[in-house]
Amino acid sequence: MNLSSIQQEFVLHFGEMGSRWGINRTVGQIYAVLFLSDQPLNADQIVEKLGFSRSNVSMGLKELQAWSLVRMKHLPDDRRDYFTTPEDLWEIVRILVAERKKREIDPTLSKLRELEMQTPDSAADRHAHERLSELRELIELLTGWYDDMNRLETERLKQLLALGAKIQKLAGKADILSMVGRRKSTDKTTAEKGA
Amino acid sequence: MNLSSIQQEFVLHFGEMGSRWGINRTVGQIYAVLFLSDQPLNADQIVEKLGFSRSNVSMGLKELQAWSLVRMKHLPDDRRDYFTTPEDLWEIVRILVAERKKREIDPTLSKLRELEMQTPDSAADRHAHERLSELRELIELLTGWYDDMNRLETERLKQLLALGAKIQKLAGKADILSMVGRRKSTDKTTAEKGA
DNA sequence: AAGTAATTTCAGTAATTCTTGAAATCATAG
DNA sequence: CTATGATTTCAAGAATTACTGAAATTACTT
Repeated sequence: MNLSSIQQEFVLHFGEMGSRWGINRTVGQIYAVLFLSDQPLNADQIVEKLGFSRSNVSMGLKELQAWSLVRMKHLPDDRRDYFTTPEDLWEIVRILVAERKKREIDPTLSKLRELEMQTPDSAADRHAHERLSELRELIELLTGWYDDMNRLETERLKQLLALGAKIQKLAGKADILSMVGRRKSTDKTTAEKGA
Repeated sequence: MNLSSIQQEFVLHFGEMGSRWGINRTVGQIYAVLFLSDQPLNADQIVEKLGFSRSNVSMGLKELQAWSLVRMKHLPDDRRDYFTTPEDLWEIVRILVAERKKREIDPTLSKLRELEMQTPDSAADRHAHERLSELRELIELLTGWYDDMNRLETERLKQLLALGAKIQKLAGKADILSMVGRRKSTDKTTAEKGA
């Protein structure tokens, strides 16, 4: 039970890519194997395919589970744990975005809000305060938009994305943007600008 | 010339966050210092603020320049290099997204297209082939949308984002989605589904 | 063209992260 | 309750990545 050359190549590439952002190479490869597989795999099968130590695979799977990127299954008459990635790629995207937001954006947002409480006492600090505030606003706009999009069902989301800039032309033509007004979660920040 | 406590805290946080995805802690801290500063800084000033070695700062700045996240300036009667981050936060976002796309998405897209050329010869391979193909389509949809959005001027982009899901309601009400049709770059993939 | 200031490179060291095999834990079956 | 199979933990070693000071390079200035 070995990897075909197509699979091998993707697995290697994915491991390489994974290591460009936080995830380590072997975890990336484990994920890639599961992503391509037409059936759930247990840890020993992954060991066989990738040649890592059993404990390394175990830790990798644990990390993938912590990211909710992999789910555990059980086969009848077999007490080993089997793993798969979601069939639906959009679900994978949703999970990925949600997890990264949770780990990378949310803590920063809290920190920014916390720092904004403090009163700046020098010119330099006033400038820093202003930048932090702008950054917070920007992140809030983006995450607010994300929350909205995340609520849509996949088909609708796909339609909107496929529409791309056309939505803009559309909105421009009918001046719909100004007719509809701003989204509620940003009202407090845009209200004073006379929206 | 030392950091105030607000600045200190943000710098530390940012370094920490930076290390969650690919960037190392010191590079993150250097960036944070420049981001907050009300004036361009030279390498020695950064050394003074952060206490890293001169060479470490030099390497960090080099990396930030490779990412186009920092730009070099020169002050009159001073031959040292000074560095700043763009004033406009939206420009920073654009740069970040563009660079990450270039490094993380584009190579994967090429690889996927290349692998899709190969003909699968087993059942498992056929399944793998199918998954790669789905993944490519999804990435193409997302990057196509990104290209569109990236072309918009910042004010328009902000409006669209602020609108959030309202655009959806709007589109739903008037059934504008079906009136307008799909974006051209995805036409080949959606055409056969009878759109 | 020699001198000086600024920056970068580089090789060694320090620190961190990864990987492993062995031991421990957990779970199920007899 | 014991035995067996499966998984996880852990501590040590391996590998990678980060950091530094010294030396080299580059770019001005006189």
